[in-house]
Amino acid sequence: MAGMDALSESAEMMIKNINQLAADEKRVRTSDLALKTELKPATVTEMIQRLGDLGLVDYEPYHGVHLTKQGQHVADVIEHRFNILERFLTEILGVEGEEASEVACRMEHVLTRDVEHKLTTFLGVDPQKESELFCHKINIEDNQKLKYLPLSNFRKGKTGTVKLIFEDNELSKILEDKGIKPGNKLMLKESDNKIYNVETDEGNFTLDRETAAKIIVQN
Amino acid sequence: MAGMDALSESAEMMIKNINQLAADEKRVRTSDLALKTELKPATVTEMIQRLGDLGLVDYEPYHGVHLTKQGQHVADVIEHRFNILERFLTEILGVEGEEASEVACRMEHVLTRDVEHKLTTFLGVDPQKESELFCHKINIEDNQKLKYLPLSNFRKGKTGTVKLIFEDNELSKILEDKGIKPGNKLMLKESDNKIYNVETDEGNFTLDRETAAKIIVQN
DNA sequence: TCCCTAATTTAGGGTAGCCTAAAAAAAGGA
DNA sequence: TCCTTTTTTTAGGCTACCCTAAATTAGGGA
Repeated sequence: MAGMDALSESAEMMIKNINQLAADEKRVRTSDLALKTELKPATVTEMIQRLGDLGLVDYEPYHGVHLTKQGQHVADVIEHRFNILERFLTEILGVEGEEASEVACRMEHVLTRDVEHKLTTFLGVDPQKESELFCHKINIEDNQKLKYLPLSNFRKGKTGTVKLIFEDNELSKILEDKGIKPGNKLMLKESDNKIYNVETDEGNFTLDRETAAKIIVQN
Repeated sequence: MAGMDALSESAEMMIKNINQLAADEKRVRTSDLALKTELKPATVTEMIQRLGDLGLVDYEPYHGVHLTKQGQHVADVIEHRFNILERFLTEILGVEGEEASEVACRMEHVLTRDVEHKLTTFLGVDPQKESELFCHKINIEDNQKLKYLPLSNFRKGKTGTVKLIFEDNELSKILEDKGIKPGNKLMLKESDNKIYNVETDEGNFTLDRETAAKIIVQN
C-alpha cells in the first residue's frame, strides 16, 4: 500500500486538530490551527502542505484545508485511541484529568491496532457502534480469546464468571440482588447490543449496554 | 534544574542500549551500539557526543562510553517503565510477546512518573524492592488513594474487598477455600513484604508475596 | 472600484537525527 | 617495529519541524 509508513506524531496531531476544528464542514483556517496547535502560522502552512502531498487533506492556498476521506480515517483512529487511553488512565489507574489527557495524547501515537482493539474490549466499548466507525478494528472472534471481557462484548449463549464490577456504589447492590457479583457465574442468553438478557443463579434479568460494559466476566 | 527538558526518544533508546551492553563495567563500543540500535556508526558517534554534552555518558573518543550516575538513573527509569508496560500488555490485555515488546518500547518514552507509579502499583510490584532502585517513584501514601490495589501493596490493618484474581487456575480454588474470592472482604493483619497474614470470613491465612500480588483488592 | 488591513504564504535560518564517503586512529600480525 | 586491517570519527548532505521576517493575497469599507 502507498503511504504505509507511520505518520509522525506532529502530522497526526495536525490531523487531529483539523478534525476538531472542522465544524459544519467549512474549511479550517491556518490561523485557527496555529492557535490550537500553538505553532506559528508559517509552520502550520508547511505542515498542511506536507499533509496535502500525502493526500490526507485537501489544501487550497489561502483558503484553508479539510480532511480527505483518508485523513478523516486517520483522525477517527487517533480520536478513538485517545478516548480509550484517557478512559483507561482515569477509570482504571486513577490518573487525574489533566495529566490523563496529556499522557493519552502522547500515547495515542504509539498504539498498534491490536493493542487499541484489546484495550477497547477491556474497557467494554460497544462493538456495534465501534464497527460503524472503525470497521477495521473490531473483531468479535478475537474478543473471545481474552481472558477477561466486559459483558457487553460477550458472545450470546456463553457462560462466564463475574470478576469485577466498575463503579460499584448503588449499582453493584442492585446487581448483587440479581446474582451478578464477583465470583458468580452467569450466561448471556440474548443480546442485540442494546439490551442484554442474562441468566444467573437468581433467575433471568435484563441489563442495558452501559451496565453490561461495567461487568468484567471471565470466559 | 539543568537539563530538565525531556530527552528525545532517540536519546533515551541510546542510553537504554548502552546500559544493556554494559556488562562487567567495560566501556561500550561504538560498533556494538551501531549493531544493537541498527544505526550507522557515524550516527552513534554523533548521538553519544550529544549525550556526553548532557553529562549522561562519559565519552572518550575511540574508547567507547559508559553511563554516568545521571545516565544510569535514566536507564533504570526507562528499563522499569518498559518492564511494567510489557507486563501490563501481556498479562492484562493479552498482547502477544513480540508486539507487546515493541509497543512497550515506544510507550516507555511517554509515561510520566505518576502514571508509571500507578501502573506499577496496579501490577502489584514489591514497593520495597522498587524503592531501593527507584526511590523517587514509590510513595505508599499515594498507593492508598487508588481504587484498586494489589494485596501486596496493601497497608497493614486495612480492610478491603477482593475484586479480581489473576491467573486463576488452581490458585483461585485454593484461595476460594480460604474465603479469598471476588466479592469477599478481607483484612491484612500482618505483613513484612514477604509474608502476608490475612483475615477473612473463613479465618486467618498466610500468603507469599507472589500470591498477594495477584489479588486485586478495593479499598 | 480601490485601498488598507489582516491572513497567509514564501524565503531563509536553525537543530536533531539520520545517511555516505573520506580521513584518522587503534590494534594486531609479521 | 611497521604496515595492514578494522574501528571510529569527521565532513558534508538530506529531511522533518520548528522559527522570524518579508512578500503576497484576500476581503471589507469608503
